[in-house]
Amino acid sequence: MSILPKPAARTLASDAYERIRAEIRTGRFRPGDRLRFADLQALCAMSVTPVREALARLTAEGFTSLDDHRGYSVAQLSLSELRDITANRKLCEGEALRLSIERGDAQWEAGVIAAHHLMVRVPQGREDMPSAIRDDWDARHAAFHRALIAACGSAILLDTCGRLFAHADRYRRVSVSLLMSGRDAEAEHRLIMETALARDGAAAVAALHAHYEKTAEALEAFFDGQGS
Amino acid sequence: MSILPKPAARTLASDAYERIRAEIRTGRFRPGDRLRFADLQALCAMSVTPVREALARLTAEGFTSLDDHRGYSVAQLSLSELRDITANRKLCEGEALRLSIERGDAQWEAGVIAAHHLMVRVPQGREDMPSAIRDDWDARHAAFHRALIAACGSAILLDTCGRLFAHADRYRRVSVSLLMSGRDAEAEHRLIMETALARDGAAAVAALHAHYEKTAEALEAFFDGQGS
DNA sequence: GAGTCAACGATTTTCGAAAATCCAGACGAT
DNA sequence: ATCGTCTGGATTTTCGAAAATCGTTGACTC
Repeated sequence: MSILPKPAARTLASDAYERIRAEIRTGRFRPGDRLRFADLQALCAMSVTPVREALARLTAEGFTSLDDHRGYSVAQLSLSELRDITANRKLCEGEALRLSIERGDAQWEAGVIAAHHLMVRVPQGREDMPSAIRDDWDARHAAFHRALIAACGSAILLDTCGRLFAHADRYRRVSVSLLMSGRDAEAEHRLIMETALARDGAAAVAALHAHYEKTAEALEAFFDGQGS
Repeated sequence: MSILPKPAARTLASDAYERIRAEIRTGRFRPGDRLRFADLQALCAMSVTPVREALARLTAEGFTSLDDHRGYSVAQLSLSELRDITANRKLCEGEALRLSIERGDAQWEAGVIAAHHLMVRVPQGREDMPSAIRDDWDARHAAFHRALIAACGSAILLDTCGRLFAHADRYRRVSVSLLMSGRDAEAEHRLIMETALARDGAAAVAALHAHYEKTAEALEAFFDGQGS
């Protein structure tokens, strides 16, 4: 049984949204690439209208950008934006985790433990693995981080965190193997979980911050090497 | 032909976006109202395609909501969401203000003073005033709050704050006069500005938090009276 | 040779109608 | 009387082509 519950896109527009978003996430559409309607229509096998709606949504979320009458293109990645995202994640997810620890009940604890278990049962994705495996781990990784902050009680904060996570995800994707080499991501995740379940807010937030900092540092090194 | 004072609206879609957004802001479209394409086409004098794109953007920003095949409607207002927005504003704008105070230069100081001056030169909007006057004060009020955090150095944080401000704005609109009666908003604004310019981060953030709390309290009282 | 401008090609943006979908009410069966 | 099915009308969603716009090429002038 698959983790992906097949959300069954109810309209072509949402189908196109998920499809194009996936192409950007996986790097098939590269940062800066122009997105021509003709190509996207061919890819999604539909007319221009739903494609346009999908691009409008993607742009509102920052995955693509729009110049009037010059069309859409994939949003650029930059070192400065990576730093910006990291700082905002520390602020928002840190606060959300603190609130979750303060307000979470046994149900929340169970959710965190379950999500962590599902994540560690699957090997961490590497670049040489089939993308389906990598996608699977990514989905479980995202679910774990979501479970941590699920009890914060603020729908808006959860939305903000989700947005930031999705953007950070794009950066993480550019080099999975480099990112995780020489690190013990499992230990970092376990430390976050254990301090959270122990209701030690300060320690949990500190662990979360350290986790993000290490991720950002690895990516910065990669970016420097690339010269982009 | 000379260029009219309307440099914006480079496409019909963005024109529709601003128009519908304004109708929601001013309360002409009420929370929960269904937004039929036929009506919006008549209002904006254009076809369905740009209207659809406008609604897609508005939905991504939370002003409208979409049920597949059941159309768009104006997002509801609720006491719990108001509390949620207030909490998030305290978190995000508080941090942005702290960063601005830390990093802002003389240019930032000048911007704050200028925006404050422009705001106090115009009388606070009341319900019996023509809406053009109210809109004017609202715009200057928004500009003042933006100027305060302009030097925070984080584009993403500024975006988040702008989103939150726009939502809070909808709540403030439901009762301008009640909101400001018995309060001294001018004094609150001045205190924020003075502590910020004095580079007293803690005091400025505290003043900002108090400002938001008072706004939220006044609105809560209004909501209770309405029973909604 | 450099600069200006007009027409062209490529692409986005918009239109109006057709297709798909949902809601409400009527009808019949249990 | 209640439940479930079916149809009519209203509304969204999608299509394919037309209109508008931008960047570029090439000719033409200075």
